[in-house]
Amino acid sequence: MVRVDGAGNPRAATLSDVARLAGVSIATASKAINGRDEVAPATRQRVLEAAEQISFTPNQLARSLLAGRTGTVGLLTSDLEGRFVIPILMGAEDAFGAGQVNVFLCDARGDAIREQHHLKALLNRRVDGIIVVGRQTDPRPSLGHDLPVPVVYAYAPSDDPTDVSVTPDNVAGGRLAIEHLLATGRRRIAHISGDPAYAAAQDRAVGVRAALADAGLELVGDVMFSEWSEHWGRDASGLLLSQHPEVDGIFAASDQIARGVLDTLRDLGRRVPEDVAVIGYDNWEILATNSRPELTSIDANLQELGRVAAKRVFTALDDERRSGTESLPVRLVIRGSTIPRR
Amino acid sequence: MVRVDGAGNPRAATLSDVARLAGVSIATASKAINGRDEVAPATRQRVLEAAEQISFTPNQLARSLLAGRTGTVGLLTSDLEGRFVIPILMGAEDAFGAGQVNVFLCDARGDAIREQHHLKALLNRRVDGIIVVGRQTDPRPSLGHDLPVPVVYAYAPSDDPTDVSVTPDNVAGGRLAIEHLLATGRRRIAHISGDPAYAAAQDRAVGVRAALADAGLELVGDVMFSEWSEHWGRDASGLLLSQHPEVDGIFAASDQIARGVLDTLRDLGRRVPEDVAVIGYDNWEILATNSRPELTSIDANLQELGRVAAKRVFTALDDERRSGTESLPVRLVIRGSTIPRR
DNA sequence: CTGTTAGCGCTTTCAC
DNA sequence: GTGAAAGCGCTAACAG
Repeated sequence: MVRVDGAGNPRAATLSDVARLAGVSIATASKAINGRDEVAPATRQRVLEAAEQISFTPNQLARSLLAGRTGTVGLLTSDLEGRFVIPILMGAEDAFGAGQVNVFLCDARGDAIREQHHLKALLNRRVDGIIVVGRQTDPRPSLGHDLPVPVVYAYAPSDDPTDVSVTPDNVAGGRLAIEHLLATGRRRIAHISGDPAYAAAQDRAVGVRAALADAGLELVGDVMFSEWSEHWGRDASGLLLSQHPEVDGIFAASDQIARGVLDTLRDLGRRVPEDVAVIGYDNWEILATNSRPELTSIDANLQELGRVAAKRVFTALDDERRSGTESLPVRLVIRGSTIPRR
Repeated sequence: MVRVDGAGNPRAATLSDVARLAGVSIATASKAINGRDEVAPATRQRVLEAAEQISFTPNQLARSLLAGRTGTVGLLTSDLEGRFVIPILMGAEDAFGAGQVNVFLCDARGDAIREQHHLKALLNRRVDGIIVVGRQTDPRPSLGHDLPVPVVYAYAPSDDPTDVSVTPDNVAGGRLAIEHLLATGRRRIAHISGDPAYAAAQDRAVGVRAALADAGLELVGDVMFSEWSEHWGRDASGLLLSQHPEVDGIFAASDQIARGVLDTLRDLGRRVPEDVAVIGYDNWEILATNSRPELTSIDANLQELGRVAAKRVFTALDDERRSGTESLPVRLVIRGSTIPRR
């Protein structure tokens, strides 16, 4: 039953409504509803029935005001169009335990002013912590240290090493990709990457060179940098194969690039994976599972990243030593572009 | 400057801190900060300086408790992996005016229990309204009418016609796609769709048939239903061309399907758009702008949908006649797959 | 076991 | 102009 105020608008039932209906004091009603054991069973029963009857829901605002904690967290992002923030958000929801914590999602749209604006709004609402999610793995400006709540930077680390940041380990990702190609018997490996201005591109290349060096091998040609697009993947692989027709493995630094590579290989009549193995990066399912053949890829474990970021929000203050950038492991997802299907 | 409580934890400054520092009463400090004009200029100045000095930020919880409104809205979705909720969220943020309203994003993951759980949490937090975002355009179960806040269903309408729902007009979308193919001179048009269990698939097919009938034409073959994937797009178009080699226009009911269609046409040596024009649906940029040629597509204007949903949240109660499902217009985005590039 | 009281931080009368 | 007091809805101490 919905109660109505003087103007006829629906008004949520309050604890005092419940108390009156049950014929007890507000305090007793509170105890009964919160399951404290200092209440007579019969009384509790009456209170709960009264609450049920008028659909009482405790006002979380009042509770938060009293408790000094709200059970809310702000997620401040510039990647709302992007695909990174979503798995991170899901991981964070998981870690907080559904229902215990709710997440305010704010999109700054890459605008520092808007970011400040949102930050202020979040602080006004007394969020218990803030997760800042960037759209690249390049370091981003810190929000500073004079904030009254813990801040954790996810995906894009803070440029201030005394902040707490979690980011995927791109060096390990590059290494992992190469090691997989080596494991499938490839020895003449090329690397087609994206925009060289991205830390992700540079870091993956570092991992690539390290893994090849460990195997006593060298990259076929130079790392090919340009942009994160299918177009570039097509063009780059065309160029690559004309210059180095002997190549038998290609590591593309994104699934988009890899899709372009697959297209060109197909056009040129190279069989994948028999003649050339191809591995992508990001494990973007929509791209990876629809290609011919399906695409092996490196997955950055973003949901896990979100989970860790959420945990750090609540442990950051306890454990100052945690500060700095934590690189989280990535994983290999093998599909048909590196291993023949049976 | 961050204040510290007894235990040494940072404590947010309160209005009474400001008042004490400025040497005025709490009431006066409140008025000064809120720009009421019943305060002497000199006093206001002093209060503002004091507030600045201790980084005072008004506790929105306390304000909300008093005002009875929180300036928050809940976005309840089952589409967090999906791509529909993001533009809708952005549109909603726009409509609410950045900073005025903050959005709680809750992902029910397709689980009714979890949805109830989140719903309850949102109500406890006294959100001013709720937007429910589904992942298909099929009607979904209503949350019911005994809720103390307005609810608007976006993308997936409610199955209860007395609820307020906004959804993209798929019939118009199907019609628009065909009309564009006709406008480019195509007369032998086929339609490759997705899972026939989806309202989206059926509605688009209705628009297709209507548009063709208006032109005195018939579809080439039947509507081909199966699933929303590139694989199906490849397979279906192979089949289509073997049975109806005369086809000169293909409307694919999703961009994924369209990508598959383009692949097969390329394999078979058909030129796009010269021999066959292809149009997709959803205008999913990552797919549409990276294909060869780039893909003409129907855009469901989801950001606008979000904007309208947000508006309805605040007008729904005023205007009961608004209830029912509102179909929002879609738009055509022309690229190289239907019109030759110059 | 139950009720009274005192706030959480803020806004809003209403005297002065 | 300014301040004292009441109260938003709730919880926690403390009496009874």
